[in-house]
Amino acid sequence: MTAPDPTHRAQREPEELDSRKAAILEAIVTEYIGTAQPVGSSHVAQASGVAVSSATIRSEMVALERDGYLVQPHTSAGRIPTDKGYRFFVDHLSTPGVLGPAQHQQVSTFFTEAQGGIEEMLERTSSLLSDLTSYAAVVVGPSHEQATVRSVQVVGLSSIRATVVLVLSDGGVENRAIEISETVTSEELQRATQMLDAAWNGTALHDLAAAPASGDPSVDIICERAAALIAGVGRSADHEPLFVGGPSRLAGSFDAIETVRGVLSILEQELVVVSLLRDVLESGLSVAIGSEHGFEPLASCAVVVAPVHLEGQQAGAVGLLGPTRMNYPAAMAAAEVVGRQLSRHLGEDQHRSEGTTDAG
Amino acid sequence: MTAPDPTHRAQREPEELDSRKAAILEAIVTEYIGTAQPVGSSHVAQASGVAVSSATIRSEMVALERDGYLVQPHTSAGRIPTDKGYRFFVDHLSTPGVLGPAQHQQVSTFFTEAQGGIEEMLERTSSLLSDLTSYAAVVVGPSHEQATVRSVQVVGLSSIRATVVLVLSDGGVENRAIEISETVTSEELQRATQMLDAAWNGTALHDLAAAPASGDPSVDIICERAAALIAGVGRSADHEPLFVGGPSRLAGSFDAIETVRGVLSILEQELVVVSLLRDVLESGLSVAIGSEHGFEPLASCAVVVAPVHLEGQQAGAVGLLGPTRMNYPAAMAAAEVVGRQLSRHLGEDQHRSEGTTDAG
DNA sequence: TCTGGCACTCGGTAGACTCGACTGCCAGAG
DNA sequence: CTCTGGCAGTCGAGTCTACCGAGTGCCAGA
Repeated sequence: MTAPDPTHRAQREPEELDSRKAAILEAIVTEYIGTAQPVGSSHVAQASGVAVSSATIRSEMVALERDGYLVQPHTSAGRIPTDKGYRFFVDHLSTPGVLGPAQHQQVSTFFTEAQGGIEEMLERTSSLLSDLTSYAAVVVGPSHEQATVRSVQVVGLSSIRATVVLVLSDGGVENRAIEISETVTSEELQRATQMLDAAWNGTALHDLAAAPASGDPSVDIICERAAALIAGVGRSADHEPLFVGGPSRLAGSFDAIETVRGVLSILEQELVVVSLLRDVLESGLSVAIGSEHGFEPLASCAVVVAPVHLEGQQAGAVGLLGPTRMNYPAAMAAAEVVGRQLSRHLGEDQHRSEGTTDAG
Repeated sequence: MTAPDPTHRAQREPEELDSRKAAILEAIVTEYIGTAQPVGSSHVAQASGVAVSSATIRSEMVALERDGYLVQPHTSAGRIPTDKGYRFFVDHLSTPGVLGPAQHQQVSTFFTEAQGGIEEMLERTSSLLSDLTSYAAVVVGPSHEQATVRSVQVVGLSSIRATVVLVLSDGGVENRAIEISETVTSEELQRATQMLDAAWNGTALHDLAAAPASGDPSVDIICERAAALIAGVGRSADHEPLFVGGPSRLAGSFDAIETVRGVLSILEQELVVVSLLRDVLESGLSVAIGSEHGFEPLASCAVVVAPVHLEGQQAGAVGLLGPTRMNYPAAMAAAEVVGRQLSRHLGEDQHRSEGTTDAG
């Protein structure tokens, strides 16, 4: 959509194909995405785009195969695209995808009606993205890496239990349950709250110092307990919030059950997924096809990513995970729109961009 | 001829099987759970337990099939247990499962080292349970249905954004982001906090009244915004926290990919899973096999459930989801131990039970 | 340079056949 | 009356063969 910035472009200079080869490749990719069957020369001849005979197409296909854009599963079969073929398709050919009006409406409704805590929001965004595309979706929220503490509060639950709540500058909320062996009064809790707030407010999560000492042992023990647990928050600060939407769609994307199992188990490993998305984004791509991301277990998958910006900085990502023969235009359009809307939603006070309408 | 006892009491009443039939059934179930292959009479004869010829076992198997404990996939195949067969196995035969020492250690370590917020805790418990058993696990945390508000706080994030944090009596924390069109001062936020806290502290979530009015319009608008969003918390109070661990294990449990897909998509529907677990527990069972739970899409699954207690009341559940030919003893042992330990962990101040060691 | 034609390849399907793991039944022994 | 060994019968699974057809590579001619 009018996207003037070609962020999804392969780094290495793509060898240009003459326009007929390109058209043939496009027809093959499109057909194969739709049918999952190797496509033969006569299908391409019938399909729109090129008006030459199947024999001519065959010879072009030989060339495309020699150059690595296509492969033949076996001698007497049609061709299927390689990762390189998909890459060329994505970079040069696909007419930019658009969301259907119903989908566009769905996204708008979602974000106007959205409410709730940030986690719930991200969770439901992942479902939205999955529903839009019928692929599995992932949403990575802003990490608390750079967040500072805005508020500390110790709330008593029972005579010997309490909860420490940290509100962070990015809107995140972290809480930990602590236990105190001796009974504490609400005054002591309040005093501990003040102590901790004074000590920590404005501090980055990483830099949370040890517990402050007041002199009152009852207060100090609360602070101490709180500090001990909250230290874990700092460590888990790079544990970014990850939400997976519609994993069941994976079962429809692959026919080998082992593949499904493998991909599902990847999705269970937060760290792997998060760094995968980061790597893809950092390499300037919005699509990683097959083995491009260098992560072997996902070699039969493609990943479509769009960044989430917060206050001008990249603060997360939305992604789609599907088979390499996924519908790239649709997936890219959906990811881009949802990523942009999510950015806007998370940081409403951010300066408006030049703001064309989404995905025309 | 083979029916010696014509006591056709209530069908519910488990018709006792004579001990030889029971032993045969047990052997068949055990074998089938291990191999997933229909088991024939000669296998049973070789297996321990009964010392009779295969011919005798055959005739017993005919009786067991007539009574609905077994079925034959086809004429020239061995038998596989029916749901009823599994049920009898679970109720009468299986020796109570035990966790291996390594697993027991794993559980202990997990709960002694556990820390973090309640949600994170539940999440990781679901992974633990899945790791222990190699089945998909679900953990339902305490709902906020009966929780009351212990603390309300409005924390400013930027000049026009703030977060409302509710701490609940059960240790849960809810937060919502609000926006205020006009700039507000920290004094106003503080005042709003006081107003809301005064109005809501001690109130059950359901009963959160409208926003209190102070007279200061800047404060009131904050309260109003907060109240509007927090109303959603009350509605979502029955939206209990659900965590699914190890969904990828499902792919190994079934061979039909369509089954995997179906079960996975069930797991994405929180409400369905939660009420399924609740129903099973309410009917006094710890295992629901096949169609026993009356939920058609999971007809090929078995569900093993153990309750989580908090302050003497049931406050959640842990569960395992696998094929009907799952390893019931192991699954039940794991669910029970984890459920009990989780109960203990969540409510440490609860009066100690008579306290034998876990699952001998 | 493109096209139609032709021989060739090879996966997938269908039918025939065998193999073997079962069963049910029965007559005879304990 | 119960149990057992034996035996005929059933039927899924695997193998082999033949065949079909989609699709290719190649070539001569326009």
